[in-house]
Amino acid sequence: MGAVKEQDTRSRLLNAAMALFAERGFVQTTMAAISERAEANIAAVNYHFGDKRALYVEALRAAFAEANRVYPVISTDEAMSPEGRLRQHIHAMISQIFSPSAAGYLCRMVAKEFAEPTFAVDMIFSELISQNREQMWSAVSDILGLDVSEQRIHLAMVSIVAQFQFYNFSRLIREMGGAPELSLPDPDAIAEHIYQFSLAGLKGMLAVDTK
Amino acid sequence: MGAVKEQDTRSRLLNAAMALFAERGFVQTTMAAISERAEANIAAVNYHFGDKRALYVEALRAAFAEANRVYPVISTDEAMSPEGRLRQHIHAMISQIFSPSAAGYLCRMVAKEFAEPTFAVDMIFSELISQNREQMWSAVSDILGLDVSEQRIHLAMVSIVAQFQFYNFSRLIREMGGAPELSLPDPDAIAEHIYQFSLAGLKGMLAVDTK
DNA sequence: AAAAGATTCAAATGCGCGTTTGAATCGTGT
DNA sequence: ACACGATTCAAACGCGCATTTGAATCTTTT
Repeated sequence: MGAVKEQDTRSRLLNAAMALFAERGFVQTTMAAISERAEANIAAVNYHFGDKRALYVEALRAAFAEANRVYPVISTDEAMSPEGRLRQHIHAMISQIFSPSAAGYLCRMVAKEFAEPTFAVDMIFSELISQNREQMWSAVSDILGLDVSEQRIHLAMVSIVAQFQFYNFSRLIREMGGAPELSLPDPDAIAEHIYQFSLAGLKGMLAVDTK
Repeated sequence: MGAVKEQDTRSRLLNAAMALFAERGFVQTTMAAISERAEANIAAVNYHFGDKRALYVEALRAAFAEANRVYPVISTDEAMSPEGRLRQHIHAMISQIFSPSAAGYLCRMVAKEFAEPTFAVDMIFSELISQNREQMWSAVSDILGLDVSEQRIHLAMVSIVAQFQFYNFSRLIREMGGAPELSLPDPDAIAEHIYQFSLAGLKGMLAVDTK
């Protein structure tokens, strides 16, 4: 009997589901794999959660809670400069993305959703990561100032978000050595690079007249 | 009898497979859907290609050929400045990514492979997109100059590639209105923004002493 | 026109999946 | 000790999938 069995069946199922959904996505994860990892019977998921989809939604919520518990992206400091808030946001997201623990599960599930959206995609954007977007928008638009159109703020946001999300999207390729890459610096150094690169990019947008 | 039937069965299957693999990925695309779209019998794929995997490989190669025929990324102009080569590369990739025709199929298949790599991932990186990488590396390292370490060149490349690939990865979310976005500018304007943002980011890397 | 080969076709095969079922077992209050 | 609801379990069900089969139908060669 594995050391796993110190929680009740429902918790074990939820943990197993989080790990497997993060690793293989919704479609490719089988109920059999989940219940096996949780050392539970195949029918346990339906008994405790109803069906596979309901379990997936619960796993998403649990992964979101865990990620924001360990590496919170929501800044509480009102007085911080927009540059500081941007930097903090980038560091938190990179920490989540590179976390090997449960704090990284949400990012991996979201990456799967980008490639093959499921029924849960609306819930994810409206309920889970809309706050992130608002927070980032405020930092970027404060840096760019009032003279910049919303569309250009949006372009800038994409340019920044894209940089850390690329490390999220490319994790599987990286782990299998598909692209012959150099060894990466540690996550903090990556985050700091992204911050510096982005800040220079934003300043560059101000220098150009075409607003 | 549909207007599709002007090519032979093998070509019709290949076209249908490209479109469907690009739209739904390898696993979620069924042989039945392919043969139905090609107006062919369900057994035709096995007869003409052997099995589903072999068809997928052929579809990848055909999509690569089509993308590079319509929007070539491989620069032929030796005398062009590194900035010009970078700009041209970004514009070509954005054109491919936003192409609604067959020229955009490869990008979509690659996006799926990032999220859920198949058996074909090695072939894709070694055979198809390694040239892109080399070309981009040369442009970026020429801009950054000799004093910059390979690791920092790599970080810079990721920061640039990530920006246009994000539009690739986020296509499905965008098309379903999952994220409440403003309407995007046209592809050329997006590409130009990415180029300007990236150039400023690269210059910013040179200004900092921490090499 | 006949023979030989290439191609198409409807049906069947085998497998993996999510879900259901009904009995067995456990935990708890009386 | 008993009863009763909560939980676990092995087995089965129904469905969709990739692949195979063997006959039917075209196409080419002689």
